[in-house]
Amino acid sequence: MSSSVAELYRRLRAVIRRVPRGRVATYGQIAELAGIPGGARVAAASLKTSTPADRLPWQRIVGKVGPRRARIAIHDPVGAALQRQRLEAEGVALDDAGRIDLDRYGWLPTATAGSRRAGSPRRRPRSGSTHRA
DNA sequence: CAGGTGACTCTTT
DNA sequence: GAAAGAGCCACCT
Repeated sequence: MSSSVAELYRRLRAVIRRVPRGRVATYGQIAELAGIPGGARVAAASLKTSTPADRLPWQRIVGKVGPRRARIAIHDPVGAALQRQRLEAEGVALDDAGRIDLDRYGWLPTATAGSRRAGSPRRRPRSGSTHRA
């Protein structure tokens, strides 16, 4: 199997398109699902070089900052603001620091036929502790 | 072929 | 919890 670059990018786009509305995925997650373990930066590069014509839900791909948190990773402040706006428009909440709770909005890739759906946002499994809105 | 870059991520201070 | 370092992969000069 020749893992040509075009092939890798094609896989990345395919994975990105699978992220459902109202959910987010991390670069590393996308890269791994596309067959590029540790290739988070590659996933980011594919998004940066992509164009609106690719019709990718780019706003749903975010940077992981903690084990259960993520945040917008776009450097350009204008683009970052647009991403935040588009995420909030589809129901993803961001706090003042721009952080996203992966326990609630993180995408759980369904390997096979869709068994679970994204009907209602998951409630945080963690009992009330730190909230720091 | 060598070196620099980046919409990343993890570990250590 | 913020900041700094190092590791990572593919791309571009």
